[in-house]
Amino acid sequence: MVRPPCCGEDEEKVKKGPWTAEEDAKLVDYITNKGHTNWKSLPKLAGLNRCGKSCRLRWTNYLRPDIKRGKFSDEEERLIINLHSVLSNNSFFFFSRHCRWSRIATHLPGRTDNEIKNYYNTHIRKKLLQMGIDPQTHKPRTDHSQIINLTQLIGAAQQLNSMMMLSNNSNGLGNSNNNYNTSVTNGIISNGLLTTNLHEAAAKVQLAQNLLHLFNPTTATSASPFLAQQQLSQQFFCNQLINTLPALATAGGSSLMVNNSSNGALAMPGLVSPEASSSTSLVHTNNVNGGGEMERMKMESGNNNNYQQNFSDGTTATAADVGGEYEAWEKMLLMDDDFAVLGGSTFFSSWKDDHLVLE
DNA sequence: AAGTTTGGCAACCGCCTATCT
DNA sequence: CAGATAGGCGGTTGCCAAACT
Repeated sequence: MVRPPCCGEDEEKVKKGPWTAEEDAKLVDYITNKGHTNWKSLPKLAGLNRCGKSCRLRWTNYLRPDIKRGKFSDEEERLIINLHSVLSNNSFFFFSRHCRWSRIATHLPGRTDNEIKNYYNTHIRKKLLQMGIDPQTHKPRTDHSQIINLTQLIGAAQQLNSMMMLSNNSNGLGNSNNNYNTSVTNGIISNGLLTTNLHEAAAKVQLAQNLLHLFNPTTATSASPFLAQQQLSQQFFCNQLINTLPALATAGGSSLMVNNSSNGALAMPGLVSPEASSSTSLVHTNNVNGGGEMERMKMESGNNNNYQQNFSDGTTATAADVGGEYEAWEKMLLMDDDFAVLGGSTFFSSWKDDHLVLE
């Protein structure tokens, strides 16, 4: 014998649409006293002319007593952005078509996946677009036509200008794509800090375009077996970029870089030459508290197909295929509570109005 | 002041998967 | 083991209020 359908044959009679205060009270009263072991039978037992599914949604998204309502804090917002960049369907960590709002919600007590999803799609998405960041991929937008006004161009240039501070930290852009490296480096050195001077802004637009080109996945050189690694580094770098730029802009701050040890050069992730790399590690240094360099993680390629991650707690994770590789990275990110992706104390950026600032 | 557009969000829809019979 | 459902999830819709013309 199989279970009867949820509310199939009664669907015509079941009420839909907004819940009334009376219905809410009935649902809360019933669940408070009896719990909710079976959503299908619950509406009838609670005296509600609703589908069980509708009751469950109303409870989990609105009536649950532990729900936190009201405006999202800056910290919550930053966390959502970080988590979305790691857990979204466009992340290299996942191949699912889904974005996993529910997993993001597990990191924000009192917030529901539905609420976070709505907030991201209405507020955060807008802010990222204004900054020239693609809200889906979290990479700088490469569609120049979408950066439509000077304010946006300046914003993009400001961000990309900060990127150069990272490359300066890493002793230049490293090993490959030297044509781009030279022109971009010169541009940034001469541009210095952002001003609202229009002439300077125009130069920054050119700078922005150069860097956008650099970070356009379609122009990045790649060849197996390091393609996945390169893409992963690029993605990871861009994720971090959004949150680390303000910190990087201050002396003694943190930095995140990719070390291509085959030639001793430190390289920006998108520029790691697949041909030249035999061992590439992602190194996070933290000098905020005078603690000196601290290696947070290391990604090694022992051979062309097998990867190993060494975690800060001494454990390792290996993956024999690319999918497993991403899962291992996800594990690393989610386990490491100190790491900035999950709101650790290393980075201090937050949203103010429509831009990121130092705190 | 009235009509229109836009933004925010609760709720629904349909798909997926774990679980049950 | 196969078939079917309940519950869970993400994407989308549509209502309502605020903002704009």
